[in-house]
Amino acid sequence: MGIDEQVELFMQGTEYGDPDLQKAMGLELRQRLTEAQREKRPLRVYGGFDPRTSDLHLGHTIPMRKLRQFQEMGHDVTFLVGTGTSMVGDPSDKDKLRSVLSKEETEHNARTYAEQAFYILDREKTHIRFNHEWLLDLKMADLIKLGSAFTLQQFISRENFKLRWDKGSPIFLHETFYALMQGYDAVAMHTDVQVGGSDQLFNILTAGRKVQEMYGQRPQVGILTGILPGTDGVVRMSKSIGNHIPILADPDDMYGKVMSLPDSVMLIFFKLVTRFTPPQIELIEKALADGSRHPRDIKMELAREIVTIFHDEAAAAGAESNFRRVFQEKESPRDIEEFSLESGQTVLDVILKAGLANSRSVARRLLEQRGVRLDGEVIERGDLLFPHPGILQVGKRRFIRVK
RNA sequence: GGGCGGUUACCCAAGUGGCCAAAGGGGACUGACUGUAAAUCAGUUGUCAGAAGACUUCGGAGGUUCGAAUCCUUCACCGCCCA
Repeated sequence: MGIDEQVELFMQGTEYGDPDLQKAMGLELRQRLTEAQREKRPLRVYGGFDPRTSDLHLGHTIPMRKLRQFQEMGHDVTFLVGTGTSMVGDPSDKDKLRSVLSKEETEHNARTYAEQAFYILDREKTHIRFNHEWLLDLKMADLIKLGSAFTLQQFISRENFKLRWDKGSPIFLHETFYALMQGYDAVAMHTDVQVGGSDQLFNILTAGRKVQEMYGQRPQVGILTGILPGTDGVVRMSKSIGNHIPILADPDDMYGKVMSLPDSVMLIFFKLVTRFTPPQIELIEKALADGSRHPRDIKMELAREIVTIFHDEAAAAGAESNFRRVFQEKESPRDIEEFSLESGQTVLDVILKAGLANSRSVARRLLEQRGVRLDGEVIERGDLLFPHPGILQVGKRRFIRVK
């Protein structure tokens, strides 16, 4: 792949909040790539990951996808686990102080995190490093040196600190270390390119570059990836909001969740989470714009791709045929959990016992709202004995085979 | 340490003695329409009961009252102001 195509690929889905900055980074990247090619050496690329959670969703995979693209192009990629930085906790995306994690939690998370990262990254080509290796051994003298590169004003004018400053909530001194530490990571690894979410703008571009310069290194190129919206299509994907798609979701669930995305965010998903190249995405974009392809079919292609990434093609095909069965042909899905009917059980009992509703009141409401079907026939009464074995459906997507 | 304000259901928020299982909004759920999209429309959203109704819930505990989310005491937490 030529340099221009590479630049286009690496810049796909990036978000700098400022077109000029984006252009500047694109140019710098181009220059680096050119030099690297001339010198026949790969670029040193890294992405840092905060091991605060071990339950990853699609949003976490965005920078990984970007790293994978660098790997594909033959560059040298390091997956950096923030074992040192997590002692502070990145204040970037929070409006309040983060709690400090215990060492055990951090280690456990780091392991499972890296394991899940290999759904995306090429295990053979990935270096894993832990930044406590160098960060926790820094001397006071180093800290003074690092600190002298920044002013307090720079920090308190940042949105997140400013908010807290204005509200009068505490900003602890050590929180300002975070950016310095991350900057020092770049120095420790002689980084050419750092990949991170667009919320890392300050850490990567302001702090990282400055610190590298201070240590006599050439400032890194920052690749800032866009933010992935959740299944509601509006708010950033997050487990606590509940609009996330876990990467460990089973194929049917993952496929279905992708299909429930609003059309308006399909292209963002193509750009940020799939393996599609910029020219391929352009074709899709065009087909969508001129109406030559049905948006639903494009979304199905997206869902198939995403399931393939985290499972495999067979699983994706299976999920797709199940999806067609259930939602297009209104049949019941192929693999349904079974429930053994016991004598004397009423419809209500079964719904409750099978876990299709949390309380009798809820079950009753579902009945009243005509949301309960047995073999496709609406059941109206819950107090009668369960009529006969068959497939019980509650709402649109909950099925159980009663026998 | 002093003064004031707050704590209501999944979330925000109204309610200041009975008409309060508690307005309104968001979210969620069900149905219609569809492409399990969006938009729209109708409905539901404490528990138990077929229904009438009963029971539990308004930060915790205790009290006043025929009757409390609402009044009093006390404890906890949060916010603002003063020192």
